Amino acid sequence: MQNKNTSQAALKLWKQALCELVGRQGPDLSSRQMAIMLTVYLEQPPHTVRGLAAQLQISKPAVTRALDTLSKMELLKRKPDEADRRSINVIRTVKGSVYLSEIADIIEQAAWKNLT
Amino acid sequence: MQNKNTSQAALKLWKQALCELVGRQGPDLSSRQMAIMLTVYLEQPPHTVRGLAAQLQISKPAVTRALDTLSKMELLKRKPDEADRRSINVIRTVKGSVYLSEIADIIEQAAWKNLT
DNA sequence: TTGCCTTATTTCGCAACCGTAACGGTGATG
DNA sequence: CATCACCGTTACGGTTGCGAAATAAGGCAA
Repeated sequence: MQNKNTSQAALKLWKQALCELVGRQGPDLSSRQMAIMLTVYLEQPPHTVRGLAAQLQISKPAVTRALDTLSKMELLKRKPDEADRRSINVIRTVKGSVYLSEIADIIEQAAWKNLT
Repeated sequence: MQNKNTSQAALKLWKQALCELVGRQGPDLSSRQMAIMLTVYLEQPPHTVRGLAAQLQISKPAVTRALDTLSKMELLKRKPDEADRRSINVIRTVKGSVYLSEIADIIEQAAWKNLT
C-alpha cells in the first residue's frame, strides 16, 4: 500500500472531476462510452469495432451500441473502410473534440485544487 | 484554452484510469454511483439522501436507487439516524474502503505513467 | 390531537444497456 | 465457383436505471 496522503489526493482529484461531470447537463456518458471516446481521440487511428472491443475487454455488440449513441450525439462518426469493406473506421468530429477539451479543463481544474 | 500538452496529459490520465476500471471484473459502477461512493468516503459525515442529492444535483429517488445497489454490493451501509428517525445516515464499510483504495492505486499508477 | 412540513421510499411507465446467439455482407483460398 | 473465415450489426430476453408522482412515517407547532 502506498502513501495515504497520495491516495487521498488521487481520489479527491477523481471525485471533483467526476462530480462536476455528473452535475452538468448535456451528454451523460457511461464509463464505457467515455472510455471509447478517449481511446478514439487519444490513440492512433484506425479504430475498428473489433479493436476497441479487444482493447477495452468488452463485447462487440457493446461497442456497436456505444457507437450508435455517440454518433447520434455527433461526438464521433463511422466511416466505412474503403480497402476492406467489412470494416468500419471510427473517426473524430469537431463536436467531440470540443467536448473532450471541456473535460480536460474540468480535470485540470480539479488537479489545480488538489495541489494547492 | 489552456496549454495543449497539459490538456492532453489530463485526458490521458483519465483514459488510463478509466480503461483499467472498465476492463476489470467486479463491480461496474455508474458515474453517479461512483460519485456517491467518493462523496461518502472523502467528505465529512453525516451523509443523508437529501444531502447527497443536493450535492450531486440529482433527484432523491436516484440516490435511493444508487444506495440500494451499493449496499447490496456492501460498498456502504444505511444507518437510521437515532435523533431524527426520518433521516438515514450513509456510512462506510470495510469492503468499500478496500474498493476505493484499489481505485486510488489505479489512478496513481496512471498518473505515474503520464509523468514519466 | 390536528394539521402541516420534512424525509426517504415505492410505484409507474419508459428508455438504455448487457451478453449470447444468429445473421448478412465481404474477403480470401482452394 | 464453393467454401470458409472474418467483421459489424441485429434480435432476443433480461436487468438496471431514470423522472414524476404518490406514499409512508417521523417531527413539530398550535
